Amino acid sequence: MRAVPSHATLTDVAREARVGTTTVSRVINGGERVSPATLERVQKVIQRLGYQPNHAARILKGESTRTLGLIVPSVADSFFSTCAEAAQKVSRLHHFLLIVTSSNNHGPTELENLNVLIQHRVDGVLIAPAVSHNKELVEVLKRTAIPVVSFDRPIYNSSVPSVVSNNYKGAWEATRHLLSHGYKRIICFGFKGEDSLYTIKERIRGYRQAIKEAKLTAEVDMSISDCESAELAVRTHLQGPNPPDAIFALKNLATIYTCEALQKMDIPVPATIALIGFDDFELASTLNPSITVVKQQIEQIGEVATTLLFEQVKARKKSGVRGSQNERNSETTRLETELILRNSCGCGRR
Amino acid sequence: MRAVPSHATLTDVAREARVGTTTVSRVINGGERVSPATLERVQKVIQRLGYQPNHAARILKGESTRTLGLIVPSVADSFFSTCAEAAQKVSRLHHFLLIVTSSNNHGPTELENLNVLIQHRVDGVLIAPAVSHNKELVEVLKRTAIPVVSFDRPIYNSSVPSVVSNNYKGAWEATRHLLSHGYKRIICFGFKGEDSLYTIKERIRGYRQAIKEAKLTAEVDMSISDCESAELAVRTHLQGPNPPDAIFALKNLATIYTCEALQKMDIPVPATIALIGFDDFELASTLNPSITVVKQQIEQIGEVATTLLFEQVKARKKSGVRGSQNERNSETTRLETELILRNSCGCGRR
DNA sequence: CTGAAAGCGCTTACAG
DNA sequence: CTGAAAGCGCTTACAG
Repeated sequence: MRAVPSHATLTDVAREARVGTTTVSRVINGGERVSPATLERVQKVIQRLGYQPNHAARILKGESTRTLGLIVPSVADSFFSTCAEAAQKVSRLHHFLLIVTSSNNHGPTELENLNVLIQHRVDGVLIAPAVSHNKELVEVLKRTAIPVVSFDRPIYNSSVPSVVSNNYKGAWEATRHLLSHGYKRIICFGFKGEDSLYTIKERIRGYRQAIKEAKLTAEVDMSISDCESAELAVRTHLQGPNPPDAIFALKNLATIYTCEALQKMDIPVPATIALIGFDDFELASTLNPSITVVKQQIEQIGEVATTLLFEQVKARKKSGVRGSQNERNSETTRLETELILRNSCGCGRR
Repeated sequence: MRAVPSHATLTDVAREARVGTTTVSRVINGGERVSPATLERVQKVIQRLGYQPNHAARILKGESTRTLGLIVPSVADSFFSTCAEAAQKVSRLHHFLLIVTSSNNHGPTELENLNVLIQHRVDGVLIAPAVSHNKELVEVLKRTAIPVVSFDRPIYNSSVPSVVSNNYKGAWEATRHLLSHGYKRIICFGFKGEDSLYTIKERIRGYRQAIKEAKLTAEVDMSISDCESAELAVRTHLQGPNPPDAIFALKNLATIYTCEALQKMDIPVPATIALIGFDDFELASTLNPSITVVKQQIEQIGEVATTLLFEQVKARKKSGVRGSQNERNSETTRLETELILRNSCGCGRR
């Protein structure tokens, strides 16, 4: 017995089965051009040894790794974990493995993750970029032979196609809806440090546009980070000289913390202040009042992005050419959002 | 220009820098025993070519892959995505990559994932096994040289250590708490098809024990799968000959759907029926009434399991021996749960 | 139907 | 400080 048995190799199998390595290789890869008797004998040995081909050796021979990489800010965020699940579903259909990494919305970590994925020679990368303007990322992407698709956020000045929600329109519609209820002082609540996120900027842009069309004054508060900060923000604004009569929360957690704060402070919604949030969430319809939200097609974002990526992967494999020919794929797919009317905006109860 | 430029190789770098491959290898691996001048020249070429070492070739040379595999039922489940995030954090600290795969609680898919991870020669595997009694899984595990730690659920008849919550005690305490409020007809709500899950069985066992100690009758309804089925279950039981006065929901989604159903049917909680759920969840404290829950230390489960796995990985690497010596690690780490008292159980409002 | 041999891109004694 | 050469575990023309 050897000291470190480690894994059985193809050569081990060949020796035990008394055949050449070529034959074993054929057996593993479908058994073409192998006699039934040999096939069976080799398969028995494979079974007995618990042989699993060494993926690394295959890659070295230029085989596809049949692996996709995914880079998201956080897998604990329900938006991204839903995308990841969708990406995994599509990957499995293609018999691909998905490597999930998280960047914490931190540029350097993201770049590091990308390099690790490149070292693993993944066949393609899905990325929700931490920063949409990122020269270094664009440089690495330009140099790599690997197809990339971004989702939730685009990558500017790159040839990378992206799949995003129509954040601008969704926010515009939500704000318009609040205006239609007669609210005049609508304030925007966002997360601390997320001013520069593409999605947030787009939503603010939509909000501002609607406010502008109504000839009212826009106000954005990006100080939310937890329930306490939401409470502080609400209190501050309500006690100010020109208190708001409605809140537009820019993302799921901002909405949730705002709900918790309003509830804790016993502020009647929508009587004293109305609320619409971007992103639907579990229990939004069960809260009292139920919360009106802008719903994104999250699964579809993950699904469409992954499907798009596979198209590129397959195309590349076929043509054997890389780089320049995907320049023309630099398109943005925009998925529409849906305004789900519940009670927090002032719409009547069923 | 070549037709398929693909990736630059170490040999490319060596040629361009007019050095041997050994030297380039040294530069990539820390630059020991390389003169400063050479070091700089080689690094410049690496930069210029955007060279990234081929991970596969390193593995072939017996290097560690610096990769861990994770198998969970679903990354979209907040419990598991929280575990995954924790595992990723710990992995990153060790400069390891984490490959996340999902099994859908489906034995064959799980086994397939495990085999793919073995093919990738990951240095260790974290798994929340779909089925705790799984002979085939145990067989594969026994044969493989790779360290494995299970979490959330153990793997029976194997030498795999596991990290789980004290589900039994948590459920027993929750039931006892309901009993202390004077409820006599406490019913258990669980998810369809999850009767055989370790965690669920443990929780039911704790519930039954508490009921038995109170000399009352236990009843378990495993028909929940969404809001509608929860509504049906609630209606059926309330209209029955011996209507319940309290519900113990066996996991997060069961609690959430039950809340939605009760709210939709306008059933006063806890007046008509009280509720305690296993697993805390976002907004549990904001619902009206707020929901009393058994809280698990989710991050810790992921963290402890990953740390345990790294200990094994490092030990293996050092000793160079495998298999038998980890038999004695077959221990179960049990993390305590916490009963968070809110209003749905009948405890007074603040 | 079958197999010997070359080679993928690295690392590592070994010799200088 | 530096490099030629062997070899990791596969796949694949090529020859039979």
